[in-house]
Amino acid sequence: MAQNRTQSDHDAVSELTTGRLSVYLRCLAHLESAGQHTVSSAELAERFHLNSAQIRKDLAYFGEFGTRGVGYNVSRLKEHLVRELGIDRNRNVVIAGAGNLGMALADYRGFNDNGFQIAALVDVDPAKIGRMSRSGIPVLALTELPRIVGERRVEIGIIAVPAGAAQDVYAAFVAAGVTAILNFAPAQLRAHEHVKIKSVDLRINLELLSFYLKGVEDDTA
Amino acid sequence: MAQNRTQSDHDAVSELTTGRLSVYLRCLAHLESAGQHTVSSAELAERFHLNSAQIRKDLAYFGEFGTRGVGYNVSRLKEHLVRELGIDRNRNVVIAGAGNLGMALADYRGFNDNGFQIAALVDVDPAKIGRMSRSGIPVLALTELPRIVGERRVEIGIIAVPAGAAQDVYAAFVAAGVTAILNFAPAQLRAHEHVKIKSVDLRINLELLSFYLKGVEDDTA
DNA sequence: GCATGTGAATGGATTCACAGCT
DNA sequence: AGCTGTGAATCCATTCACATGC
Repeated sequence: MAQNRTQSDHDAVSELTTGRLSVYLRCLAHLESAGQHTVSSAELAERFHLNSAQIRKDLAYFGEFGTRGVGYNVSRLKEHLVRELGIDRNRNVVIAGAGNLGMALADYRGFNDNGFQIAALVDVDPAKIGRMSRSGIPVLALTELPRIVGERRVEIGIIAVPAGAAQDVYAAFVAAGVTAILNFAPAQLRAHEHVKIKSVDLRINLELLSFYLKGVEDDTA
Repeated sequence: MAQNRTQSDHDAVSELTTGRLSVYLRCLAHLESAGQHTVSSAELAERFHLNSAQIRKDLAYFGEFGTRGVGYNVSRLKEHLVRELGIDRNRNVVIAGAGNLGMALADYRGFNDNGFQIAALVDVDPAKIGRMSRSGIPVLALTELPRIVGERRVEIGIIAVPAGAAQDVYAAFVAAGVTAILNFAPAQLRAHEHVKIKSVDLRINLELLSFYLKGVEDDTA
């Protein structure tokens, strides 16, 4: 049963699967607000160009939630995914780096909604400290990090500083007690055990598209 | 030989591989500026916590570039990857959506550097049209998209609008002749053939971290 | 009858292990 | 001797196909 699940069981669910769970969740929220009560794996599969068996497998990781011959109850499944993803309660976040990207992320809807809240930005630049983002999130000194993490029970850190500063900021987050980090710096961080790190490299995506374009050019040349 | 490579050969190189090529490239640029002339797959593997055979396989897709018993010539390999990724010439980019995220991306270093240049932002909000980003990139009316794409030979479009507007913006990009798109909207786009689309969902990454945190909580509960 | 849940089969990507070159 | 390049083996994710239950 789902009762005594262990860390390793949790690890057994791959990032690909959890990513899809997030996508399903968004779709379910949409369906719920559209008043649809029931949905089948085939219907979800069509929306996302996925295989229906994959969706059933993804959803079955955490127990049987569908009804054979009928499908899944939209609201029930949605609530279930919310709990399973751990966003049934609020998690506070701090962003390191109050540059263009950090400020934009601080005001980004998806980061201040349904389970997440940006508590503060931190930076080392005195010209930025004391200001606020457009939506009113304060920029504090990096030295305030331990305090804010403790007071606001911050669980997630976002690194939005230049590559050269990323490792130090990472260390500062870990020292302050943050155990999950989203890294936007194009740097390979030496990672600490027991600290989950997920890196997003924005430039790689552009290079991927360039590679595609080059392929088309070569073919038509 | 690499002479008559076809589209399908190109497709045969997976996104995972090209992503790693981008990472190697960054590392090589770093090594080159540090004055290192030669590097082995084992050395690269250690830096990225990868298997050295994988690195050799990745690099061997496009021909033999190493020297047995020695390793890879840093500058030569770097130049080679730059050409292979198609960033040996400039590619122009337009960002749709001059909100927080779009403006931040317009000024983002990695998007205005080494092969990429943001030509303009486009938006429908009259209050935004006519302004400029901090680094001076102009915000034009969405209706100007066909003109700017034609004049500036824009090849890549970035979607940084709310989910509800994403499909329309996508259509506008395609109609204007853009064939590669980077999508930041949390929406499943109905894709056109012959148009490459790569989606980045920022929120999914936070939910992934939340899932990890929940796993730790459950274990220690 | 119909859609879920799941073992078995398939398909891809990673890793191993070694032949081949310098 | 040392490191690349690569077939073979392994591992993991996806898909198939069907038994199971409403």
